[in-house]
Amino acid sequence: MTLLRRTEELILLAVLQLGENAYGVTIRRHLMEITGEHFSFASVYVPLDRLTERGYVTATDGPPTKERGGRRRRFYRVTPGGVAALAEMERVRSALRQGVPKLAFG
Amino acid sequence: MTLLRRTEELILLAVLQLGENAYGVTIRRHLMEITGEHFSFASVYVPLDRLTERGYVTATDGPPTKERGGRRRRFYRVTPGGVAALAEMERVRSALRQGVPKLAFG
DNA sequence: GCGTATTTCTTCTGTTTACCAGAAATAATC
DNA sequence: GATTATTTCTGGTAAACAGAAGAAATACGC
Repeated sequence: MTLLRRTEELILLAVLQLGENAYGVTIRRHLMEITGEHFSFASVYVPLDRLTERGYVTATDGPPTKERGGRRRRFYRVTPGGVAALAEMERVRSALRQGVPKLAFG
Repeated sequence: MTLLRRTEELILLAVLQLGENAYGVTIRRHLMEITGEHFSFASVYVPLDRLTERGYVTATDGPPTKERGGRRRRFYRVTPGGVAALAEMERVRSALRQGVPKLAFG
């Protein structure tokens, strides 16, 4: 199991937090709001495809919405494999903090 | 301040943990031991250069060691800027976990 | 109610940057 | 000169970035 990249990890976290409302546009907006940085469309959709291929998320197309312009949305959910990948990243960071005074991190 | 990439963050943490003994070879070995994954030389030295340019670490050449083959080592230390960058990553992840049941992370 | 404008969401194209693998170079001791 | 520890280099693959284009739905004018 190869380590998650930064963007992959942030996307997984965003999908968890957005719950029922996790699709490309909301994921991207959420990441921009929380990080304060710009994310291009490709920087979200491409990692989402990769996460889907690896089985870290599942993608299901929803029905068209009632709103104007309400095109289908592709909703994402984190799988147990995705959760495990997040946990592995936590384990690594935790191991790298062992014995380092907390002050050193800010 | 642009977000740290995965490798940059892991390297900063490794440098903190290694303390006085943080140079290319030990950083690389440490990361491989803790992650269980392979890191090429370039995957360590290139990010180290980048972190140096950005002022997240300082690099100082040590004296030759007494051992056979004891070439100079380039020692690294994390700067306050580097600590702040680590803290920013923590803030982002923490914000993305707000309201998500801990169980969901593994 | 037909055609067209508008809106939402996703996909695509081209470019830049990061990462990867390992050989080669460097600089020290024996 | 042989050997060893460390760093640098070379070439290739993959990820991230920026934003335009495309697709699929509703709304509006007449």
